[in-house]
Amino acid sequence: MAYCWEHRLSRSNPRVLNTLERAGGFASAQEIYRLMQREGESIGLTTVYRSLQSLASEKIVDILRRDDGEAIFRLCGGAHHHHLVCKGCGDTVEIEGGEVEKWAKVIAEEYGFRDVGHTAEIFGLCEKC
Amino acid sequence: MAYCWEHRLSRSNPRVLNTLERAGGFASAQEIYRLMQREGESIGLTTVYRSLQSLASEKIVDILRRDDGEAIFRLCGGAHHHHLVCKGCGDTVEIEGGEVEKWAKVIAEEYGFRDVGHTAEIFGLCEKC
DNA sequence: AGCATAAATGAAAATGATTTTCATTTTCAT
DNA sequence: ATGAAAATGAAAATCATTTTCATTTATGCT
Ligand SMILES: [Zn+2]
Ligand SMILES: [Zn+2]
Ligand SMILES: [Zn+2]
Ligand SMILES: [Zn+2]
Repeated sequence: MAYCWEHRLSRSNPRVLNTLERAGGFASAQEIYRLMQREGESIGLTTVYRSLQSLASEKIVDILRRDDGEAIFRLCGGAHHHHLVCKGCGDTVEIEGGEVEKWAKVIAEEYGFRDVGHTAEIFGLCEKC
Repeated sequence: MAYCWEHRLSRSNPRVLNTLERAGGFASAQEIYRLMQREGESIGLTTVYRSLQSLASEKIVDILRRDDGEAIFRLCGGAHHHHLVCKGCGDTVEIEGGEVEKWAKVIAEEYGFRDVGHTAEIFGLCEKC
């Protein structure tokens, strides 16, 4: 019987995934790479990129984009949340989506969209700034 | 009396804006540049980028991202609105923020933020894709 | 008109993320 | 142990975007 090459697990995927978890479930490829380097893990940047692609195609992580276009990878299944960011000092608060969740769902349905996701962020100046 | 340097209109902004319109109101900086070149307009790529930045800061165009991270600029109406974007074909629908507007305001207040703005986008696959 | 100043422009270089190449190593059924 | 197929990673290639910097252009003033 033929061996199923497709489903062999890579050695790096779990390590990359684990690092992404420790990073708070939200990081760019470069950040994950630097983090692993700092902690003495031996891995190449190329492999980090490939692992993340692979994890994304398996729907284990989501791909979002920073404002500057850099890809950030988010662990799926982790609690979905949004951010309140200070334009001055960069301080970030994780917040609940609340009515945003419903809003996105209803609108998407209304227009017949499927496989739907959303982003929502609030930005302003915090009390200190 | 001092002349107001700030409000002098640039010579290229209108040309870039016009090209974006002719391109269907949806194009990347590189595409706009190539289009202008092809039509014999004399302009530098740098200036195209700068004009688009300027138009974006004046809220005349929106900045979205292709899946590969490339920035695409989209002509938009004056009123504040959000977008429902198809990941497949790029089709975009302008939508109302609805409860998002309240949500952003309430949360920002709750955390003492001022000078507040927000972004919210829904993405998925349209019926055709 | 002629000068001074500040903004606009664009070519070329720099940046930085992501992808591609390719030679080497690892995995694992037989 | 063998060999096919996948995984790895260093270095090079890509490619959008930004930065630099020297030049040009647009005004205001005299
Ligand atoms: Zn702050
Ligand atoms: Zn949400
Ligand atoms: Zn579509
Ligand atoms: Zn809104």
